[in-house]
Amino acid sequence: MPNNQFKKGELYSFITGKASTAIARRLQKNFKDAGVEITIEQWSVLYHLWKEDGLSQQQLCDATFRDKPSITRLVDNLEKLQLVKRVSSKNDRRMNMIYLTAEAKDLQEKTMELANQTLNEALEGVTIEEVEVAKLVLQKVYDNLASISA
Amino acid sequence: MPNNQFKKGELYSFITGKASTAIARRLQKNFKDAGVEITIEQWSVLYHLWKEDGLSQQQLCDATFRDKPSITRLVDNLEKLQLVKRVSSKNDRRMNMIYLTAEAKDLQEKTMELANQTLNEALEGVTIEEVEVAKLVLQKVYDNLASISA
DNA sequence: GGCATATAGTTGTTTAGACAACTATATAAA
DNA sequence: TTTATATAGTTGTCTAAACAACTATATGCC
Repeated sequence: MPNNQFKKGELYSFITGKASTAIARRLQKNFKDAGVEITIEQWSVLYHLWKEDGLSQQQLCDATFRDKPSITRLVDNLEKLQLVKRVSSKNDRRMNMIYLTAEAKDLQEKTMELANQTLNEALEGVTIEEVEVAKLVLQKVYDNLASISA
Repeated sequence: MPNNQFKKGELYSFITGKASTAIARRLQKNFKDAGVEITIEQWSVLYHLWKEDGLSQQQLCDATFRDKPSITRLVDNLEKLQLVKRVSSKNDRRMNMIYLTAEAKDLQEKTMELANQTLNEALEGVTIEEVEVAKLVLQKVYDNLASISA
């Protein structure tokens, strides 16, 4: 039984995602102002490598919800910036394992601090309870649409 | 006083906006399956012209939260598809007024129906109250970041 | 071993976003 | 009226997303 109770057209902002765009744009600006010369998309890849170094490109696809060509090109650009390097797996030569450089490791603390500052700024005047509900809704939306059968 | 209560790193999904990406991707697929050959971005421009035809490009910038080059190119592509046409304003020759073609008007009902179906699918299992909170949070996020002074 | 198939990654093309630099028209000030 | 300034829109460049088509390696089956 679908949620027919939602009125037509009123949920435009859910589709266009202007809030997440605004956060991304602000974080990009905060990076730039702090002299961090990477894109938000590149940062989102580094984010997962900081949690676990040496992921394959496929694992990065799954973690970042991107397709393989997108990750290929993001890794290309991160490699150009000397922030990661590809290492061909010895067990399975189809795979590239992606490792952080020392330079990338140095970026972690600074950029995570900027990300949290940006989120605090974005969520000013919003209660923890409201944030929890919003996170839940966004997660359910994602789960509803990520399922293959639907 | 910023919301220092939010834990580091836990709000990654707010930044990367995977929910809105998932909705946009699903809506794009639903358009394609239904034989509607426009992008979500093009649709978001048409959406505002359906509400009020004959907007200027600057008005479309404000309505869709895009910058001027983005709207120039979206209008370029919509014009190629013969869905809109630029009409130079007689009062102010700097301005292009953007008008829907008959073909674009025919798309309204079908695509709005698809958009609402997609949203119902995305929001299945979410209550109206939760959606209201989520909308409020996303709106506040946008407002917090859209202000010029910040 | 040899063949079909699945998996990992790459490349090409189109569309779009962000930013800087630019042109053209309009408005306001001197 | 000339000059400065603001506004509307365009163009160039880089990065990225989506999709299709491709190569290379691995795996499973005969």
